[in-house]
Amino acid sequence: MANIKDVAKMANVSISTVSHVINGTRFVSEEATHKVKEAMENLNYVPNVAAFSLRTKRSKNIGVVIPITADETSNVFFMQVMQGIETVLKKNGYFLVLSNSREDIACEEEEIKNLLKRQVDGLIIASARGDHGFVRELLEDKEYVFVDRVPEGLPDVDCVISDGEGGSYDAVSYLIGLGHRKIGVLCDIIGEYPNSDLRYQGYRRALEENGILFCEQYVQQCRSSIESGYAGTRKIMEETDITALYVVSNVNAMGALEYFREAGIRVPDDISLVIYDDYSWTKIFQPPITVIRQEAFEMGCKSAELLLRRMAEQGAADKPEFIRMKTALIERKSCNPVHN
Amino acid sequence: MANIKDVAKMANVSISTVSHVINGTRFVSEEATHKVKEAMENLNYVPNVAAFSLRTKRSKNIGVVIPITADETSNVFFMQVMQGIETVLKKNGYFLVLSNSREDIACEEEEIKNLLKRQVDGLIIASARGDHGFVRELLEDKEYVFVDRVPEGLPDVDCVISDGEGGSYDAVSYLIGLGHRKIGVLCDIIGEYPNSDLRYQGYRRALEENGILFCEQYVQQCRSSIESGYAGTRKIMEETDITALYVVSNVNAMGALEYFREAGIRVPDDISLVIYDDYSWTKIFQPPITVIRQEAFEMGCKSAELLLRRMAEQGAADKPEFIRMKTALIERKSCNPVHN
DNA sequence: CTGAAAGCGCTTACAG
DNA sequence: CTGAAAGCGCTTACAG
Repeated sequence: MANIKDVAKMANVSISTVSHVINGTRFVSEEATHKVKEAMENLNYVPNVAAFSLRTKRSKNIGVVIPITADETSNVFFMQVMQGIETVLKKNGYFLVLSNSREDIACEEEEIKNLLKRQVDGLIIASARGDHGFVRELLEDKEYVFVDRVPEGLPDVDCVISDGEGGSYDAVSYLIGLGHRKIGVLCDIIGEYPNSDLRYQGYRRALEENGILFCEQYVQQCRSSIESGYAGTRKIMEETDITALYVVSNVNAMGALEYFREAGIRVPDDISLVIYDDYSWTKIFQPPITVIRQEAFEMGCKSAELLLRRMAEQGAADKPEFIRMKTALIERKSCNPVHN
Repeated sequence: MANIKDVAKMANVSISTVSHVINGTRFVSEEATHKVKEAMENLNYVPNVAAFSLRTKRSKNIGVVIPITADETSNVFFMQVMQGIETVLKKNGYFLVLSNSREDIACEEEEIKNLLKRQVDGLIIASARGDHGFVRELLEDKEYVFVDRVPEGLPDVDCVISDGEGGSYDAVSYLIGLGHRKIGVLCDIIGEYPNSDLRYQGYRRALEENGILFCEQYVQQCRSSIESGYAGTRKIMEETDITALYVVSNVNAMGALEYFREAGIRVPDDISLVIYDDYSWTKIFQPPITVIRQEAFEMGCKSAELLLRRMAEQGAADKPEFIRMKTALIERKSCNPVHN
């Protein structure tokens, strides 16, 4: 492998000159530039990143921490986010170093420390549940942005998230527009998952703004699993007379559908259904399901762009940025109008 | 940030000694070891990876190239593979640097070159379609293993794949066991995707070993999309009298189901169905669908383990290894017996 | 417009 | 059992 010295020798210039033509860091005569470029070409020269990194303290690596478990459903989402991240990093000459917190806050801290050892130039974090107080100190002279999830206990940081509140508001408003008044909601345990909470709040706001009385029994809190989605749906169906159900998570929605099938409840004839998140199965389901779609790929792009911008600013940073991305209601065939 | 010199000073030893206690590369007296460890602790010392890498030419980074497009379905699969890879890399102190070829061979070559610049210590590649002749030279003194897909035009390399042929054989044998004799198959264009071809071959072998005549009209080749799965299924249903359908890919299966719904064809009453790949939607579909499951996470683990082993061997490598992982038939409710 | 040289933080023969 | 020193391949003041 040729190094910068070999190039300098072949081009008959100093290594400074070679370095400067590579990095464009000072003027080099056209002639010298040409000779250097030719030499690099001939020698198939590739700059040594380790040396660069040792000298400059920059690694051109960005650490990405995602919180995925074996649960396949969320995987698709984060894969799309990462695709977005990778796309813009590549475009800017950065690499993506991947870590997984497994949805465990202690593990997340560990991973961040490891990434720091690797001297990543910045971090993009989809945070696990739990207090993120440790982050401020740990990353005090590092740029980082959070994606998809606002970290708990860490106000005023850069975030790129979906507008889950607004999306839910849209979903429930849509149902209301169809004439529904008794609308159930399936969400996670309230107070445990910020994203689920946001979506729940959107539900509340839609009711409120439309002058519909909130009814405690219409909300079922269930953990993220097919089974608990099933149980929650069963409960709400047996104990109330809702005409529509809004499910805040894909996994729970699968449980809801399983219950409907077993109980012989037909969508949309017996109940209307809207789901948050547009996975491809919702499209081919019988009936195709009306969903709120979030732009996962775009979120990834935006978070990487924001991070790169922060890194360029070099501490001259202004206020933390909070990017809330619009969601879209994809109308399919899981909702019927209701005549009151 | 403290460096090795600071540690040496505080511990009253030479930097050689510090280095050797860090790496365990030569005997150091208990006393010195203790002092060094204490100093490292006090100074919160973290070895500089760039310096390590510059000196040793090893980066502790493993490049991973996956071939994903916007098509969400395959994303889940590769995410699981990566989870497996990341898990074993982490356990061994390595990091995962992620690249995406976007299913484009030229892009894949580009990505490999970039990863090489980063001086990754090894590569795990899920190859895109196309001739991989370039790999041998490009990676001549690098360890690499292929995962999920056997690279075209590159014999005798380490591979970890699912036994798609065997899985398909199981699927079709299962249908035959149920009494089916007229079994259709939906696969990709034959000759284009090795994995699809393998699955097609399993179909052929199952027929053959059971003395069932192969029938040209029972196979539909369609590109990977819901639409073409739809079209292929329509064709096969309109032109033949099959009683069972085996679909080799998840996306096409979605198209098949869409057609069945629209045409009013009931699964399993009118037709039995088996799908290759177990995504969670197949479980909650009406009816739940019988599938062939492949162990994506495990494949990731195995490929990383193999790579690490190769790297440890240091060229003393024996024959390339070809790991073919068992698949499993998950019986659900999409197949009925047929009485001949 | 360009070069010589210091130094980033390590590992590793070499020497004792 | 341990240390002094070279050197990995760069960037970047400094000097001219």
